[in-house]
Amino acid sequence: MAAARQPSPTDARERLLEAAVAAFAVRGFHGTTTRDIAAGAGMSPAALYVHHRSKEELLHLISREGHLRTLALVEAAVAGHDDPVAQLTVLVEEFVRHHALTHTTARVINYEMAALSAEHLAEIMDLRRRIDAVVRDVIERGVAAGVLATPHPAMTATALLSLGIDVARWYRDDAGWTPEQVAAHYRDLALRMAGA
Amino acid sequence: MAAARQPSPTDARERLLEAAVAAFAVRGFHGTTTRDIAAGAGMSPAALYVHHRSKEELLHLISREGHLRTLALVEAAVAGHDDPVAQLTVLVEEFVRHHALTHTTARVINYEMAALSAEHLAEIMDLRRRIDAVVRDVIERGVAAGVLATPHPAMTATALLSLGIDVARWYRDDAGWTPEQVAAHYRDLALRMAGA
DNA sequence: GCTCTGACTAAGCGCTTGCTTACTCTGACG
DNA sequence: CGTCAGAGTAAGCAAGCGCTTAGTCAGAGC
Repeated sequence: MAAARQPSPTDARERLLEAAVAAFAVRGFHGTTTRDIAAGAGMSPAALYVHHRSKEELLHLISREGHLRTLALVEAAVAGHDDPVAQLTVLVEEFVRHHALTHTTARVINYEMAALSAEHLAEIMDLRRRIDAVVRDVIERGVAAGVLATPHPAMTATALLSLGIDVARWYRDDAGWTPEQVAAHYRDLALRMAGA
Repeated sequence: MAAARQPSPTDARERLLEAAVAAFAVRGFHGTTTRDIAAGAGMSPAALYVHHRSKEELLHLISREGHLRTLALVEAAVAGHDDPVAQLTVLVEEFVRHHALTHTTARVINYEMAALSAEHLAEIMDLRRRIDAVVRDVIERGVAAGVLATPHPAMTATALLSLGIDVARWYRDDAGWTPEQVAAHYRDLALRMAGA
């Protein structure tokens, strides 16, 4: 009899997070009011503070969750193969599809970082460095093994990450390209860029 | 005797625009107060309204000026050569160098558009469409002439623009790479991506 | 029935916001 | 000298902000 679930505590907490993502993505952190978020979750302004400490905490939770998910994604791509070319292929395809599919969340994660507190920003920057390191490592191993060729592996890694992240900025659900189409094309572009 | 210029009216107007760019780039439009901008220009809060109608007008002026400059840049790159490969080479190199050099302004231009009024946003979106069209046209002519090869010219054009724009997000003056180095490497990446 | 807990809210507090008002001051012109 | 324009400001207004207070209410445990 698990039908018609009554609104549980975690449900309200999650609804507030979802409303915050939607609002932050459209108006940005500073352009969003706590009243916007509460209204988006169908609650009174004060309800936000029953489940969360502050508006900034919402951004921090969204940002941490999103970055951990991305780190897990790139690590899984590398763990699934031995060959750097195969690793790069899967990594870019998954990274790009993920940014197209979750472009609303990805927009908040990548473009609202400046609104985080100093400590929270430091934590997020550390996760980003770890994501960067995985990508740079794949390229460098590929070049060392002679299966990839680029005169500046670190800058090429930056360009590949940049290309994927920026999908979150321009991608629209109604623009005619599916996440799979973009991911497949970007995968081919990435292989050319890295000299596979 | 045109030395030691006294602060002219346009000087104050320009100083306010520069202070607005600096503040918007760091804290975003909604995170910046009119008091921040005035203080950055060394004036009282009310002085902003002697020279400008509103905070949004500052963003509009910054955005229009920046987009016109970028449009002129891509059009000049195309006008300077006949061959699509040469056009693309120059276009990407100049586009990327410009975004690295003026990354502070470019950040405001590309990431604060949502704060524009509906009419101003429409004007800016039109300029962006014209910039996009120039890049897409170069790729399509290159593919038609058989000097470029990519299975999806429009998406490749999007990727090239995306790569250049995103430089404004990650580029730092103190990060060890000069605008020229990034521009040269990205030019080579672009030629690979477009199948030159 | 009584009590306790925890989700939720109406009201509102103190502060900051974008912008305005009413004014001063400086320099140009006759 | 007197006047006038325009750059600039001190003070402040109305509205909106993040967040708190003091309370209601439904359900669980006894």
